[in-house]
This record gives sequence, structure tokens and C-alpha cells, in this order.
Amino acid sequence: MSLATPDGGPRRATIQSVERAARILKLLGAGSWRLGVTEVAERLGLAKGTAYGLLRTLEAQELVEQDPETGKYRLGPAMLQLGNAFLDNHELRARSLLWADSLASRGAEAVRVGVLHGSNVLIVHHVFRPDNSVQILEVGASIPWHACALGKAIAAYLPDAQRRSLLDSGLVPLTGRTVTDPATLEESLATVATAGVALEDQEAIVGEAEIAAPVFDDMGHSVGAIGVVGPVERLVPDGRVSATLLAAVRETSRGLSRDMGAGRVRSRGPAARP
Amino acid sequence: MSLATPDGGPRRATIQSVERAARILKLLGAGSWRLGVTEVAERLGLAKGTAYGLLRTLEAQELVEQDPETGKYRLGPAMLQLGNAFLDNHELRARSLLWADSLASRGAEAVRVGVLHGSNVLIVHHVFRPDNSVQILEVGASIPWHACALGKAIAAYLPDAQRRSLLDSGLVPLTGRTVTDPATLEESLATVATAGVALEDQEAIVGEAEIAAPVFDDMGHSVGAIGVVGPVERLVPDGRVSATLLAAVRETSRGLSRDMGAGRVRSRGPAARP
DNA sequence: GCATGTGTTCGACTATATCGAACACTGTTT
DNA sequence: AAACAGTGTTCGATATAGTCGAACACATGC
Repeated sequence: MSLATPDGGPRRATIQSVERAARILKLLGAGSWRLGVTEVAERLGLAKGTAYGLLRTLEAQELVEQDPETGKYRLGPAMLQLGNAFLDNHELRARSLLWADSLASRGAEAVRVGVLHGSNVLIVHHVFRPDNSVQILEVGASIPWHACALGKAIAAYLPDAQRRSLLDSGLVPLTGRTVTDPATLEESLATVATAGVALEDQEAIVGEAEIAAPVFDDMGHSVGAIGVVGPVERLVPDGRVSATLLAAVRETSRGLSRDMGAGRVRSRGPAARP
Repeated sequence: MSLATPDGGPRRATIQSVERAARILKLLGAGSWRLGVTEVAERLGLAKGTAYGLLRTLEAQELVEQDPETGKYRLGPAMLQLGNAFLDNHELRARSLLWADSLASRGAEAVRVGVLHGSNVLIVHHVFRPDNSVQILEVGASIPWHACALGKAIAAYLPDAQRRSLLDSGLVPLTGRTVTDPATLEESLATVATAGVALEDQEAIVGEAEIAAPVFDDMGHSVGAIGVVGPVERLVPDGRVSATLLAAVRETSRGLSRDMGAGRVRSRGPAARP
């Protein structure tokens, strides 16, 4: 009955049923199609009755929906609302709105803001390139950290231990140019750390590049990154990084970092009701 | 504290701790700022230790984050990812992408697609008006059903019992023109049902109007709605609804409904691997 | 310095979640 | 037709696993 804690991590008390419920949610979210009770039970190693009870409870909360025809389950609408609520409460995102807008118009490129989540970068804000082209919204998407400039910018300023674990955790290639060797990646992170800016040249999507810089809080931790994405021809013309964009990104990240740091140091909880 | 199940639905067993965990998440999502353990415990009527255990478990799953400085809790990044996963699995949204795009360019207005969630309409897709103006993305937002055309369009075709409960559940005014009287609202729903299209004229935001039509699945249930939003001057010039937009919305909703119905009737699970 | 606040820990109690087998139902196979 | 292999669902016995409440350590403000 006892689930052994994997690789002898610190054994903190966790509530079993809630953990299982969370894993069900992630399971439904990961696989891109609806699952049945038996499939859920199998994949999590639970009794069918147990999985059913959990699903029923989640359904009552509208975190999960059941297709009335097939009886299978999928994520529910409350999930979207909570996801949105996360964004509303997100400090980095809130503070980045104005900076991202101005960076987008100044650089005439799309802007993304991301934070580290596991070994991926989670996009928390996205401003479209200011032209009429059709673009898809990427907020909520997650990108392997080593395949985007945002991720490298964050990783470069992480405490050693954390950076190590990132480097060691399965680096999968997305394009032919994705760097997956930990050693060379570590070197490039050192370069990023001295330059203060990270680059990505078709390592995630062929034809697209990114220039990004880290964002720090008042403790000096890299809590996220902001950068511009766009076609290689414009970001890296003739193999050289556009100096204009580079300066714009750097200055924006500094301004945003100042915002983040100042918010905590100067006044403790200015927005809270007294 | 107890939400009465609409029309006396059967009360089944639910797992206590999971339900409590879900309520914690909603609490963190609703109040727009981070909460402490004691506050959570108070608002849910739990022992402090219990609330702590739940929060710890949710934190381990990254559904909740703890501010290392203040010790207070907020929603975590996994929430955003799950919210996004909900969208990816959402059938109506998936099928509406193309229709919404074409409606937006045909009508030169912003397009929204929504579903009913509780007594609100949850926006699951949003196409910006095809001009260069700055617009904010509304996906994930929820709007009181009686204050938007999407909501009226859905409600007009709901089973009697469900429509009743909507009419009876606290209708709050958002602007001076919001209709909050159940009787007059019911009348207007009857009109909507015969016309096949719903209107909204500055009932949610001053200066903005909306034209929407319902979307049906193969069972004939109104599972959502699609419509255009924009300034009153363009949607309702001189007090008359733009005939062009009205036709466009109507035709789009019919096409989308056909998509939704056809997907289920013709082939059972065409997208599933064999 | 005390008084109040916080988040956190711990152990005893029993309410509570888990299991596993049996159920009703559907569509397919024989 | 009838037996089969699936599904989601129900139910009751068992002891596990979650809940409570008091005590803890730490921070803040009087």
C-alpha cells in the first residue's frame, strides 16, 4: 500500500487522496484526449473504485467534465478559470504588461515573458508583433528551457545546484540546431551570464530566433525572463544579432527588474487592505 | 456555504479532502491576492493544521506556490498549464477556430466564443478585431450570462429547468442598462429563441455591444455561443442592428453547429487511434 | 519585555478513503 | 441469439490515512 518516495527525497507528509487527484488532473491535461475510469486507474495504479471516487469529486467541483455519451472524462471549465486567476495574481506578469507592450512597439517584434516551471519555460505573457499577421497566442504554453532564449537567460543566473539539475535533466532536440549536450550548453550559459542576454537561433522552431534577458527580484534571483521572438532574418541579419533589438531587450529587462525589486523593498504589502 | 444542487440532483458521496483542496484552489483564485494558512482555514472552517496539510500537498504538485518571504500562498504555475490543457481538449473551441477567424475578417469585428459555467459565460476563444488597435485577450474571463449576448443565446435554448435556475440566481447589474429583472429577461429570451440571435447593448460595458447566436451539438443542446463584440456605433448604427453582421453571425453559428453535430453522429471517434 | 500574530509540527482518535468484487449496461463476437 | 468482453458504476468491510487541537518556533508591534 505504501508508495516509496522516489530516489529517497525528503519525505514530507502529503495527503494521499489530494495528491492522487492532482495526478489525475495532470494526466487528463497531458494526454490530449479524454480518458475513461479504467484507463485512469491503470495508469496511476489505483483500484477502479478509487479512481472513480476521485473523478466524481473533481467533477462535482467542475475541475473535470464527463462526456455524457461515452462516459469518459476530460478537464473541466473551472480549470480554465483557475489558470486565468493564476495569471491575474502573477506579480511578474502584472508588472511586465507595460514593459512588454513598449518593447513590442519599439522593436516591432512579438514579445514573450516566461518563468521556469520544472524544466520548461512557461509563457505567462505574450504580445503580438505589431503588424496585421495572424499569430497564435502562446500564453500557457511551455517550452523546454534549453530550446529558448528565455530559458537560457533564466538558467544562466540560477544557483549552481538548480542549474546543474536543469542541465542533467533529459535535453531533447526540437530541431536540428537544438543544443542537447550538457557541456556545450553549460559553456553557452557562462557566456550568457557575462553578456546579460541570451540568444536562440532556430533551436525550437526552424526559421525563428529569440533574444531574451533575465528578470531579477529584490533578492537577485532570476525569477523569469523577457524577450523578443521573430524570423531569423530580422533578429539575426547576416548572422549578426540586431544591435537595436539587443539594446531594447536589455534595457527592458533592467527596467522590469527594477520594478520587481522595488515593489518588495520599499513597501511591505502596499496593495493589501489594512 | 452549501451550493444547492440545481433541481434537486442526487447527492453522491464525494471525497472530503479532495473537495476541500478544490475549494482552497477556488478561494485562492477568487480573492485576487495571496492568502495565509490561517485565513484559508478560517474561511473554509477547517483546523489550521488541516488547511496546512492540504496546502502543502497542493504546493508539492505546483498547483499552489508559497511566497518564501511572507509564507502566504497563491496559485501555482501548474494551474496555468492545466487551464491551457482544458482549452486544447475543448471540442467546441477546437472546431470554432476556423469559423471565428472567418467571422472576424468577414465582419471586421472581434469574435468571442463562450460556454456556460455556473451562471457565467466562460470565454474559450477570442479573435481580435482585425485592425491595429490594442486589445486585451479575454480567453478565460467569465461574464455574467445575463449581461452578454453569448449568455442570452445559450440560455434561450436551455431546458426549462436550467433556464429557470439561471433566471433566479442573483442577477447583478454591471452598467445602467443591464437587465436584472427575471420577468423582462425571460421575455427577451423568448424573443431570442424565435429570432435565433441574441443582442446586448451596453449591458456589460458602456459603449460596447454584442451580437451572438447559439451553437448546438448533435443532441440539439445549446453547448455554447459565438458572436461579435464591438462599439455600439458599428454594431447597432442608429439603433438598428447591422443586418450584415447579423447575417454573418447567424450563418457562422449554423455552420459551427453542423460541425459539432456531424462530428458525433457520422463517425464515432474518428480522431482516436485504432 | 510581553502580547499577538504568523506558519509549522506532532500525536491520538476515529472518521474516512481505499480496495475488490459484483453490478448494469453496451456493443461485439460467436 | 446467446455468450463475451468491454465499459462506467455501486457497495460494504477493513484499517489506513486524514483530521483535529494543542503546542511549537519565529516574527512584529505595542
